[in-house]
Amino acid sequence: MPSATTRIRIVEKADTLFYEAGFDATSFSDIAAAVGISRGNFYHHFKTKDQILNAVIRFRLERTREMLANWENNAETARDRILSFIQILIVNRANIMAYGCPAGTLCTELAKMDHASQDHANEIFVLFRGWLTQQFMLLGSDEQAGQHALHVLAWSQGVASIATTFRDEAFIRREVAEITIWLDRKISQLNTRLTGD
Amino acid sequence: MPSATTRIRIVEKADTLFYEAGFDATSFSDIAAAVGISRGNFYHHFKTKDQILNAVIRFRLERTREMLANWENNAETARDRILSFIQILIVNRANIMAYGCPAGTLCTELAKMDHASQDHANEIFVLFRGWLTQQFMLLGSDEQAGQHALHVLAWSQGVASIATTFRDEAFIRREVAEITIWLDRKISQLNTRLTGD
DNA sequence: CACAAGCTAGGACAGTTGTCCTAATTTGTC
DNA sequence: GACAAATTAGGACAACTGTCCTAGCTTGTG
Repeated sequence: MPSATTRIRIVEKADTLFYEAGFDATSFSDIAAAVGISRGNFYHHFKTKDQILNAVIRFRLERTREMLANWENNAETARDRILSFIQILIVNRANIMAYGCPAGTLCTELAKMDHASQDHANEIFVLFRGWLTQQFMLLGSDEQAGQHALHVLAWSQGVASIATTFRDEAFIRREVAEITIWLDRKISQLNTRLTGD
Repeated sequence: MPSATTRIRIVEKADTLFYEAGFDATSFSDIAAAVGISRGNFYHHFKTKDQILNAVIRFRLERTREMLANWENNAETARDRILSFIQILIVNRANIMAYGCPAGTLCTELAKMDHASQDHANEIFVLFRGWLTQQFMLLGSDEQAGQHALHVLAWSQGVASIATTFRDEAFIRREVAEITIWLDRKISQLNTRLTGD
């Protein structure tokens, strides 16, 4: 089925271009050139540009779900799983310093456009948020788990944003180390609360 | 001099539109309609769209300098001055939840475009960074002052980003409270280090 | 009042955009 | 090998973009 292949290749290239150049700044011509097909051929796979956007978001959601599942399998403790999330900042540092966070920059752009797919794009953060909340609950946090999740999410977004502005790799590593310290302090607080009180 | 007035009105309206809709998404027509002048009239005041962008950035830099000067005059301690910076998140919460941080979102957009005015826009962050570094030095921090400045800058960016995604005002207030606690702990650490060691 | 300078409106311009149609080609199935 | 479906290329289309020109208008100064 070669058509499915073309469709997937369109989504993959659009995913990259939307990340590197932004959704609005990426044209059909750009995607067509990247995939190696003609502009007119698009209409057979996607009726509108928004349909491509939604396919890209669905693609990213699926990839995120797989990543979270991998962490569940490969990291023993909830602490290590949370750190797996934070380590993205270092693993993807080159792209982050050049283009920022893929999820954050897309959501920001769609918010400014007041685009219909805003909520769809936000689902990526909803996914991370829920998953992080779950990890903090496993660490013994209950009503504060959701707040800790948002805190970690915001911290990583802030590091990505400033890393893009100043292209400072050392800064990223320092902040990741600080988040690790913060996390371990939170864990020890939760442990003393559980055993001591 | 009515021309200077028109020029200023163009910059002011462009400033708002660039913030609310983004630089690339804002057209000459949009600005002309907002100012109430004809499209063709632009060429007399600005030869290119990039010239408007640079004028807007200069406008924002000037406004930021004034804001920092005001804090110098109105806040007694370095602690209060740093908190003045953080309080922007609450003061501008409505705009931040709708459009994000004006400086951060512009820098991110220009980075994706690989625009020539990237460094110019980044100067807003350079300004904040230098000013915050100065405040931390006044608090007794020396080699770590610059790192603390970047940390606060990143934290505020992260809060703005997540606040935009989830439109969560309570989250903003919680994080501002947490930054205050963090700052006061840093200050007491610096004081015990200075007197105790 | 006269004149020059500054300012303005309107439109021309080539290029690009997303969308959509049609005709030709490739593909899988009988 | 024949036929129908899926896939493709190429181009038409109106709308919009940033840029630029020109002719008329307003303004301040002599």
